[in-house]
Amino acid sequence: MININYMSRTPVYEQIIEQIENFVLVGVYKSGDKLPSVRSLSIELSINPNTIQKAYSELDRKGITSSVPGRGSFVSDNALGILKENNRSRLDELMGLLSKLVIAGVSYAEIISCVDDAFKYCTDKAE
Amino acid sequence: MININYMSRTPVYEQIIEQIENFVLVGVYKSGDKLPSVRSLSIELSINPNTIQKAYSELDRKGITSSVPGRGSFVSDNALGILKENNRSRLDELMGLLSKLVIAGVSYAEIISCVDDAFKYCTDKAE
Amino acid sequence: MININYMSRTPVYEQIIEQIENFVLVGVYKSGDKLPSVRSLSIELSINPNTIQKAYSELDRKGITSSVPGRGSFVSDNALGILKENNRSRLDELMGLLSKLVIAGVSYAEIISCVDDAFKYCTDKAE
Amino acid sequence: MININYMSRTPVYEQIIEQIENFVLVGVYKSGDKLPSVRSLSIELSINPNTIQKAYSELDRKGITSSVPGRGSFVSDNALGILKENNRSRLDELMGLLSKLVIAGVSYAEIISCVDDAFKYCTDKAE
DNA sequence: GTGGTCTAGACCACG
DNA sequence: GTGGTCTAGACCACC
Repeated sequence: MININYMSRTPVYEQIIEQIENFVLVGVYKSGDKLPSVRSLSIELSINPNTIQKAYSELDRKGITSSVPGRGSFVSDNALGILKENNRSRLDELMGLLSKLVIAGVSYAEIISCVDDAFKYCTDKAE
Repeated sequence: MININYMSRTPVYEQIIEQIENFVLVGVYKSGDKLPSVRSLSIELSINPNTIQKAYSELDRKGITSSVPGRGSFVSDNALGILKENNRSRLDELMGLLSKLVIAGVSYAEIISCVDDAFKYCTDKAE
Repeated sequence: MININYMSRTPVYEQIIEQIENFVLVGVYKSGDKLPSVRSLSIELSINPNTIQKAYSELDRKGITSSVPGRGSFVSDNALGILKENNRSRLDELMGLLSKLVIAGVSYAEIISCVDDAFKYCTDKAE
Repeated sequence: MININYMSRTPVYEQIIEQIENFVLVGVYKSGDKLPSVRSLSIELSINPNTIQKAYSELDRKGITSSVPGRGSFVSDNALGILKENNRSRLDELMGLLSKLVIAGVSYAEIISCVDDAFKYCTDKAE
């Protein structure tokens, strides 16, 4: 289910974090669900267990999951809330990117059409 | 004129590249203009000359500038064209970011208002 | 009666030990009293019986209880004495914590008031 | 300067964190100071660089330090404030420990004398 | 079986 | 030289 892009500059463990977070956001993982074990996921992705461990620790730290030694890692109750709040703060990122595009001379119409596409794509997938 | 954010994960030399490219895009630098020398810029920003050199080499490689040993670095004739083309390709990046925001439940209206702000901000600054 | 905090770093079996020891200290369990059976406690807390077993074995080893196979676990005669002696050794722990607080700039008055509170709270509960 | 207790249950990397934090609290490290490099500290303590790295990352995350790749790790401006605030919240920990001691029958006088000792010890060291 | 910690050794981009 | 990431392989306590 998780895809890793080894060419990307974003570290593998962050790619894992992001994709798991997305699974929570779209409802694939719900509060209380158990994540795959460190070892099983490391085998599935043929990635070193330490890398998975790092991703899981970070998710714990963020409050998205809570890991219990000897039991596993579980999605927290307020995971969805945390994520929605965090991602909302990415509007800043959007502003930055938009500024660059505007400077580059991309027209208003083009960007709006892009926004429309994004909404269409995501709502289609949700249906 | 150039601001470096040492806390950012994007390397210093890329920050330099991006800001010089922006200067070209908004017309601060025009075709044929001479960039500050490696040494002077390194002193001004109190940055290692090697880092400036790396930024300038990269700009050369992209075709934005052309450096003449012993003379300096000059903005190419087709610099503006290249940049506009390159930056247009960032629409992919925009799509990626938008998808995340949509998944996070950010509303259409919010995003549109953000786009509007970006256009207002940039056109105001241009006037 | 026993509360387990799965998020805590202290292992479950130690949490069980500590709470049973506290019951002895405050007089809920007296010498000769029978502890709940491994199985019943494991069901009540929905915890693996092995974990309960480990806690009981440790209590035996400390001399707090003595288990008779097939009969159950019973609070030893000198349990209270052992515990009072053991816990007194925690004054070291107190010193360590106090040092940190002092370094962090917590005032003498604040700490004393904290001590007073602890005594009030505990004596109230005992009444 | 840093002492590691390998017998302790608290992980090595946390021991490092705590001792560095203490150095900041007592003024050995001030805002802007450079921490020893990951490698040099790993050699000095004969500990694997990864373990040091983990400690430094955590310090970064807490906002105590900020690490710049290629430059080093530096004590943040507000490090002292963060630490004082954090440690003040350890008063809860103190309450927990005190309760145990009170239950164990340690007298008020004994605890107060312990508090006095802690203050004497720390103020002596500071002079 | 689980998560967590640690070592050893390597590589990378950056300065 | 710096911090950061990753792999390989090991060990631990806990369940």
